[in-house]
Amino acid sequence: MAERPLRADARRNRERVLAAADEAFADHGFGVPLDEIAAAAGVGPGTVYRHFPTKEALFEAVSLARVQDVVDDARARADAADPGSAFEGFLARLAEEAGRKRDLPDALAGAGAHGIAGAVAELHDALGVLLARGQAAGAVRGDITVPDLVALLKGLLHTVGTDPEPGLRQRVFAVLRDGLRPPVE
Amino acid sequence: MAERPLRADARRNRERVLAAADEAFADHGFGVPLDEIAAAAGVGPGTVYRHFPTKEALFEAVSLARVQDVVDDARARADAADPGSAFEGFLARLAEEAGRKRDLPDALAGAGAHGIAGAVAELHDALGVLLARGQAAGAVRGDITVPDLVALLKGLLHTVGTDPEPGLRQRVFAVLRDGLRPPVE
DNA sequence: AACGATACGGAACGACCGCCCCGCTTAGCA
DNA sequence: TGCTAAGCGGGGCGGTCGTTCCGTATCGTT
Repeated sequence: MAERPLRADARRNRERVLAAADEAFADHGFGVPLDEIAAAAGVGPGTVYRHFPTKEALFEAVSLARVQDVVDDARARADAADPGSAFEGFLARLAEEAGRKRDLPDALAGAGAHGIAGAVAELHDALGVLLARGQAAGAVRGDITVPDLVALLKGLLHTVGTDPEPGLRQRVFAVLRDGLRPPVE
Repeated sequence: MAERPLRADARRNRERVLAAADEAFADHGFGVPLDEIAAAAGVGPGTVYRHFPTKEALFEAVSLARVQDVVDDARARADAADPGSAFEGFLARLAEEAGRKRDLPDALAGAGAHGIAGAVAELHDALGVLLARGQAAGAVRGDITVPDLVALLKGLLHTVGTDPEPGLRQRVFAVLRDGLRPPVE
């Protein structure tokens, strides 16, 4: 399994494809035709398939970095002094990114199969500690599980990515944030 | 524009198609192939097109009733004694229906174009009074608009329709309900 | 019973899209 | 500078799905 180095042009094209895919997926979600990505990268569809066996593989390559970013952020906040604001800071960052990364919910949804599964599992773990610490500190309601949280995020990321109404994203995520706090009773 | 009455078999088939479409859309969302609906109705695709000019028109016919149901419910709760529980009762009912009507978010989303637009406008109106009364009574946070509410509902209906996890739907909607209450501050 | 209008079914068309193939180009090396 | 293998492009294949067309069956009426 000795990896021979890529030829210079191949390496360059691979990079271009990844960049074009990153932008196209972010703008339009998984639905973009692959030919469009190829055109944006200035290569033929055949070249895309030289580097990625399937459209999903390309999506995964992009999503992996995307999800990994979120995981890194979650981990970075994991041992903050105040678990409550760590958790809510994470939410706020996600809300902010929702506008630009329209494929994030798709990435989370495609977890069942293939290469991102690992990253999504990592995400679940990272979210798990963030959530558990928030709950232990009494800053997050106790009856929520990680799958619940992921479902909430998936759904809300999906809608706010669609709607251009000004301020809607902020308000929607404010509702989420407040709804995730312990109920007043 | 004199409407001549349909032939008996035509009328029967139209009914069957509508019933099959209702079930198919509810189960799988707008994505179901039209041929599948036709097969379920025991007719050929051509027959479907005799009654509905396009797949979207069929979807609209089904969605119209679906959305109208929600509108009726919202209106029925509009002049309840307690605006707060009227509002939350509406939410609860929607959460309950979310499992069975997988096409509801699609219906809400397709509002921009065509025949359901009117029904969706009615829904906005009905939601408007429900929301305004809840806010006036101090039972619902004041910084939320009808489009915000629709976005929240659309997103959450979408995810809870996908996930079979037990109890997830209830917890997700509990978060929504609590998040929509006025913040404690 | 027979006729004309109405409706039916499903084969077929065309658009779209993921994916493959193969003749040509180009990088890398001697 | 020439040779070889790596890489490229884009035409094309196959499958899916919405939609149309038309020969046939059926209804409703005379």
